[in-house]
Amino acid sequence: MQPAGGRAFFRKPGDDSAQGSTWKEERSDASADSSATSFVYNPWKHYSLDQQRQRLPIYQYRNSILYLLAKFQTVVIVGETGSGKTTQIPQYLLESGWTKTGRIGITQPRRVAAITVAQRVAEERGAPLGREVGYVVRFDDCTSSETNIKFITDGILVREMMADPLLKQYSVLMLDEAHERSIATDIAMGLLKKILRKRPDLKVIISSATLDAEALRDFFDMSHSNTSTTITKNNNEEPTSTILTVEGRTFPVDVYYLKDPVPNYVTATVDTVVKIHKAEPLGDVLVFLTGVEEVDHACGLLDEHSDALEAETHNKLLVVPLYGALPPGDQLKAFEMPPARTRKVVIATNIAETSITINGIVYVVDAGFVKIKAFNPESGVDSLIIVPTSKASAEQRAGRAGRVRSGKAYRMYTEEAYKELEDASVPEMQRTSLAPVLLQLKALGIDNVLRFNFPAPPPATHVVQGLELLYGLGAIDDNGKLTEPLGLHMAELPLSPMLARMLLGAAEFHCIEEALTIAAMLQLENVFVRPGRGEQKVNAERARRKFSVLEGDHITLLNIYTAFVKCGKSSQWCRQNFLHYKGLCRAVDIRKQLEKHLIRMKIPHTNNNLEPQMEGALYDIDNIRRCIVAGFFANAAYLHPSGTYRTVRNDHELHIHPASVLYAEKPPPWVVFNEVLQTNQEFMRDVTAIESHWLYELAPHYYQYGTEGEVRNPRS
DNA sequence: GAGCACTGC
Repeated sequence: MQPAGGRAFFRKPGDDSAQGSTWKEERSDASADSSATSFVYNPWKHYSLDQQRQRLPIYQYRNSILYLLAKFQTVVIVGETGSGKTTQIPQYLLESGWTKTGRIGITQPRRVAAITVAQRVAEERGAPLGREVGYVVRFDDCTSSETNIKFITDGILVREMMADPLLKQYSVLMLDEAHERSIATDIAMGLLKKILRKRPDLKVIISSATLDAEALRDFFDMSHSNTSTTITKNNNEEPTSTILTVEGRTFPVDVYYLKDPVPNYVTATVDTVVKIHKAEPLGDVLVFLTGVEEVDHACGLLDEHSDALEAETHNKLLVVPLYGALPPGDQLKAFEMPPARTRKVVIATNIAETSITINGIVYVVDAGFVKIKAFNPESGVDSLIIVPTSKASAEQRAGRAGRVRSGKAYRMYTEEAYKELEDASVPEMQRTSLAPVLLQLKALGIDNVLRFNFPAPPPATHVVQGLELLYGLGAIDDNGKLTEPLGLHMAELPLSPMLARMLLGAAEFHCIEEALTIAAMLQLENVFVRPGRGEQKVNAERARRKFSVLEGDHITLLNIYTAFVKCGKSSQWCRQNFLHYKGLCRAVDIRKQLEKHLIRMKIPHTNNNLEPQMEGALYDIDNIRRCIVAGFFANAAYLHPSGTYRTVRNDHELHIHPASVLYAEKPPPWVVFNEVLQTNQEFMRDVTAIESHWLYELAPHYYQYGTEGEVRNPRS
């Protein structure tokens, strides 16, 4: 963790004055930081931008990077936090002439990171954003023909590969944060490997963490061609990829383990925070737990202790929860500087590991677990499961304590347990539904997906399940080829395959406008504002019921959207009705984007402007529900005499999610659902009541009429 | 009676 060479430069905060006062100063200093890799802490702000650039640890590697990139086609750069690699490397490349033959592209897994880093680099170059330095994220293209340094999300890169399979606009591509192994990064790496063979002039920089650097170098090394296909390029023995390790600018973090395992990591973290508050000098604490329930529980326990602790230590304890579902205003509390003689304790989910950086953290308490999504290809069900973190994750969490001064990390497990942890987390590619990935690969011309060179090959069962679903939806034919135009159009829409199928079939049911709205609304996580307790909770529930209809959640979402448009997209109206204003605005954006796609695809577009109306009186609801079934027929369930639901496909037991409008109603005999999420039980989320005969009318290839007048799956 | 985190020409 500790930088060796860089430390001579390094002035610790507080070296030249009293600890207390400088310490506050530096926190406010870094308040602009909002991403993992941008500037966390800048003690050099009184220097010119050029001087600041030269003081970054990466600067001493400038020539090595340029040399290695001339000699190798792929360079894996292992850079620690705060090295400055994300902002500096693109500029080194620009300064040494790499933009004469093409752009420099840098991918980020998150949009905020792409935007904020582009802003910083533009500032360093003294140019307005969108000219020499620009960015592209979904819904937001801030580039021009002059743009030489282009920051994009990795999802955009994959989309760009569809339009331009050889990525001719770029001379150098840098995949930043590749160790996070997002689906899009993995697809991009698999495709880049192919592109590199055809474009010997293209250079690739992979920025990653220590643990998987060698695997990635070997993945991109073409000297020992490990595939059966003949490779004409580079048949000599020289490796084409290499690793460069770059030190970062972080402070040492002392790591403490438990002597013995504990039965309950939530109470153990609470006890540890109490001990820190009693024994350690002031400095904020960041606690990592797995979910909302645990965070709230821990906050409650600490609040119980806080009065006694204040009496004992004369320092206050300020406990702040932090998780994604928290309203933005509440999230901000985690970033606020605590008042004097107060220790802030932020109790967070995994959101604080990479997505959000909180300044001023000195102590980290790591429960050692994380909640992840895992996909079961047999049932097609996603589950949320709690698993131990990886070593890489544990290091990342501990590192959060060493950004302003040397810190301490307390792990709620033994050192032996640490040694047992996996090196890195399972890449997303190996634990999610593959249908969307396979559809994209097919659209990119990769027909034999089983032989595609994934950096982390997914299990074969997942591939088979994904192909079956795509076939059922009509996106691929008997030979596994993408159908035209349906399959191609499905791949081009930024929607899940089932939702894309629903939208593309909407013309048949004369409900394109409504299908667009439903597809857009399903992209939002939180439509309803849900106050925790008290009178407001009752009011929120009452407000929600105004929009609810017996047909289910899809039509309810449609009602909300049309009412939102009818009231003039008023934020006040949203507050009165306990709806997320920003979310609904986002739905408007997404809907526009989807509509543009349909127009481009020349999907017959009914221009009868939908008159927004409550109660859905103007819609032909049955046609809309048929349209939903045409996309979601594979997600059908019936009410079993036991009172629970069973999937039509394989009698898998399911429940209506409590957040569904159908939860409190008389359960309809037949439903389709958007997705299943397993927590304590398997819950259908976003449910719509249907007529059983629609299934065999609309998906005869998938269902047939059974002898007892029931729909049966031909396979069962 | 329930909600890890991201993202898309």
